[in-house]
Amino acid sequence: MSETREGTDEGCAGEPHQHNKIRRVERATDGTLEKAGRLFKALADFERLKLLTVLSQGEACVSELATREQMSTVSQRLKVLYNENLVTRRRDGKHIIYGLADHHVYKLVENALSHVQEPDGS
Amino acid sequence: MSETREGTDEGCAGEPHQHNKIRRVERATDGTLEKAGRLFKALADFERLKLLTVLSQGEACVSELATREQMSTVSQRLKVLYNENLVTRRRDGKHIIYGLADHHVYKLVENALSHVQEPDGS
DNA sequence: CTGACATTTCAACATATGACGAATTGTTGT
DNA sequence: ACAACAATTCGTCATATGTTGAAATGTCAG
Repeated sequence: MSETREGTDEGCAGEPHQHNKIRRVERATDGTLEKAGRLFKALADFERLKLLTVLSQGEACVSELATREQMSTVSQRLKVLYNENLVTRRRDGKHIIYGLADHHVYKLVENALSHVQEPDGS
Repeated sequence: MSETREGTDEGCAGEPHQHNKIRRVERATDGTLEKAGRLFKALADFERLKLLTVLSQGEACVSELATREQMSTVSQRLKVLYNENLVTRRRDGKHIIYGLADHHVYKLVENALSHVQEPDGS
């Protein structure tokens, strides 16, 4: 043992190296990370993702989505998205019309689609 | 009944309106959406998200992360991230050193954090 | 090869999540 | 107020996911 370190798991990388290509995420609080986790959880479903891509082409009401996408649980799925501020909601007569909330949502989905479409990454 | 429609759920919005502010997501195949769903699922966890933010500041090995973040299940969490190509892995002696995979990952996390930090959206 | 350490895998369990049909709320037209 | 339709909520169930400790794999030093 030429170098006696006190712990058993300190012989790794020591000070972490700095990437030169990847900027670091600004120090996020635990609360923020938890919210982000819930956001990703709302996005982590094929059907909900499909609803978002449909809504990115224009607003639609619940029954219209149910008919067009052959989906029986549209209301519950939209509720999940609404709770995370991913979609907006407004009433029009008997119908409730949903739409994408903002650009963040669009960007988020777009980024994810880019990532999975590039097999190797950049 | 002035207008007899054949269906019962066609009286909604008819042709969906076009947003002028939000570009539409390019027609994604079901397979792509499913992959994106798995990607979001891997991101949908506070601890995994935390590991990503830590890795965005530089590479680190498993035991280092376990010690610094007081996390006992680092290996399994990193495996989930690795399976979705969110992190890279390389061996260095006894240690295995992980790092962020690419810019997409950084952008994805950054976008999510922006979204949850703005209460009202754009 | 043997011992010590780093990491991963495995199996069992608790918990969270999604799906479905029935009941409920809200809106319009008469 | 009543009937008809749109959407949400509720209760139950099956399935998926995360957690834990122990066993297994891989690597280095002597």
